[in-house]
Amino acid sequence: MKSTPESTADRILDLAQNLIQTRGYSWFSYQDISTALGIRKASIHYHFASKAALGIAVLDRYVAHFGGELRKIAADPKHTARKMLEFYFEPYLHFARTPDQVCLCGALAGEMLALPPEMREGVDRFFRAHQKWLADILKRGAARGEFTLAAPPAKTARLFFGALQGALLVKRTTGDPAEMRDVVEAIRAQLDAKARG
Amino acid sequence: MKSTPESTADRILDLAQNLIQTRGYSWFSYQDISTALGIRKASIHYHFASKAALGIAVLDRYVAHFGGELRKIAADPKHTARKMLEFYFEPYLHFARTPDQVCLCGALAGEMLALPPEMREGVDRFFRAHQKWLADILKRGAARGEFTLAAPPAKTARLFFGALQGALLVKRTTGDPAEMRDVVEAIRAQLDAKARG
DNA sequence: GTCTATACAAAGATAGAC
DNA sequence: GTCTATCTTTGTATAGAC
Repeated sequence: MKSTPESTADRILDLAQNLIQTRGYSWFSYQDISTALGIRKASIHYHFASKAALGIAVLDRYVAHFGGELRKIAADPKHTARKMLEFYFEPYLHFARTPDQVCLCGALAGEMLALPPEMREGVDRFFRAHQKWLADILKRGAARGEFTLAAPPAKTARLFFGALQGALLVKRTTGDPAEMRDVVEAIRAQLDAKARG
Repeated sequence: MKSTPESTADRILDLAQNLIQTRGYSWFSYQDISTALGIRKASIHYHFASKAALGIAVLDRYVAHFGGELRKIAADPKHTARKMLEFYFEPYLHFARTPDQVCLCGALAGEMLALPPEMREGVDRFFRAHQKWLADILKRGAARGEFTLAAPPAKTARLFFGALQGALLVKRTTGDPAEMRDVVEAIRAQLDAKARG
């Protein structure tokens, strides 16, 4: 696919993203990147004037990428709401299979007070966008009779989104790969539970 | 109640805990405590030889405190399972009313790789204990006909625990105090949903 | 674009006086 | 128990040569 050799700037971005997802923003340094890429710290400053600039660039790319994915999934008329949800689960299940990696914004949320303002806003937008997307899908699925919702779509979306992000946090600690699988299965079960009242 | 004047060591512990819950372990320094308490950095080292020792002391106290609370709640035969759950929600709702505070272990989980081994183990034990406690309560409530579970107790416990921890993470970012309230309401609704299949 | 060299601040920690 | 003074390391960042 992408056979274009990556520029140094891109390699820095990739590495920085990975480091943030595994260690956190405040816990990676130019030195880490310098070592991994075999160039000097000063050279990184040539591409990204400050750590804040680098962080913002990583976050913007991530937010744009997932924003596009969500739009694509929701726009495809072939998909059932359930299928869309399954697409949504995928990155979470992927992260859950790695020992330390979490969602970039989940990692950043844990250190909000240490982030430059632009990054805080980016994380905030990401969270709101995902909760809204989930709420829309749940509403759609309920309207089609695919799902049974025990609570209004917006609240259920918050429950599920929190659970997915929370599961990443927990699995990083306990190291149990079943954590995320169980959460996803529990979500499916909640939605399949038929007829209440 | 507790009119005993706090020792310096206790005041350091209290302050350190609060700082970890609002900023994170790697983001508080002896200098912060020094300034707040009006003593020098070196004096803190007299009470806690290292930052790791201080962190471990804070965590042990926290884990012991909540461990005791959970045991007390679960042991009281007067309580319904639903009432026990409501007790469990309380600290989360409390944290959610503050702008930046989260569960101590939730904060620490976000920076596992930066923690001394003893702290990692403490967080791990905390998470496992809470998930097990929740699973027990859910099982008990289901057996008594108080709850309807769409998934097995252990998986449902992971869903709910993740959602509560995740909601703290999200509310710290979005600043929306309704985040936790919505999640708690959604959990209640899931459990109240009657008769499936 | 990458390098060497360096500035500057903040952190955790220790020694020893009081 | 608390202080002053100091050490050591690490981090971000800049200047200027190549």
